[in-house]
Amino acid sequence: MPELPEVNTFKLYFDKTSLNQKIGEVHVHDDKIMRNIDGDSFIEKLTGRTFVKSFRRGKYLFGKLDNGNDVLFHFGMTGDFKYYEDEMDQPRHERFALHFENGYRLGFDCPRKFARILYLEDLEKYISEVGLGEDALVISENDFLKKMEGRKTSIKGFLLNQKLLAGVGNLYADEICFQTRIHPASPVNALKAKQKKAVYKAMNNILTIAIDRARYYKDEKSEDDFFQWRVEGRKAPKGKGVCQVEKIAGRTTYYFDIYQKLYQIE
DNA sequence: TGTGATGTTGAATG
DNA sequence: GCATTCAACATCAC
Repeated sequence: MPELPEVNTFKLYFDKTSLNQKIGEVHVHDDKIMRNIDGDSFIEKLTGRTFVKSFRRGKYLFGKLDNGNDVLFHFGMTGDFKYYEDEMDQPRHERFALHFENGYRLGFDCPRKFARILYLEDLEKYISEVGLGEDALVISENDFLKKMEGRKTSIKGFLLNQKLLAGVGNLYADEICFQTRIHPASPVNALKAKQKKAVYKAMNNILTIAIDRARYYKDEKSEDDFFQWRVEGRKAPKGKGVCQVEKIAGRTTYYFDIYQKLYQIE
């Protein structure tokens, strides 16, 4: 589920439920998603510990332990937290659960196992090793424009590249292109300064609003929600074009032809 | 039954 | 070396 706004919601949930609570037991049902540690070591490392704070960058959520180490939660496509007391509430695809001493548990649910959990002794080192870009809501306009310089890749590919910019995923990238009326396949270096700035502004605006709503995949949908226009064949605003579906930057992409202009290198 | 899904990565390609 | 693309990962729902 998660792109930046959703991971932000996970962070709020994690902070509210799981900070400053001693972990009495750790149960690992499947350690496939643990990338640099096996299930037994994970249990050993976390038992008796307490999370003291958390930090989000892009789609990555880091939980800081009272020994100074961090646990990285990356949710992949289907990762989710569930905090519960009754065993009956255990999610179907829970991969591990932290049992706090207050009787509640934080379960990590993940059907597709694309999530990844890492135990980190040096968070900064990890971030620099993977080359994770600046958070999409933290990066300045200047730095954003600098990242764009000379880039031939599509605007969609640019927005999705977590090394350049962390947090934008497939749906929000489409939404940003839609709102700026830029065809997602437009090469970045074909955009003029005005469009580049518009992309930055739309990105900030959309992510901020999404964080406020924090509910796109749960609650009932309404007309002004994002992504509702992503329906093949739907007519564009003002009748200028039709919604197309195409693979761009390796991901299924929706856009309105005509309405969203394809910029090209002259 | 086949296909694709909110993500990342490592191999392959140019 | 760099930029970019693509298959692979695992499971479920339509």
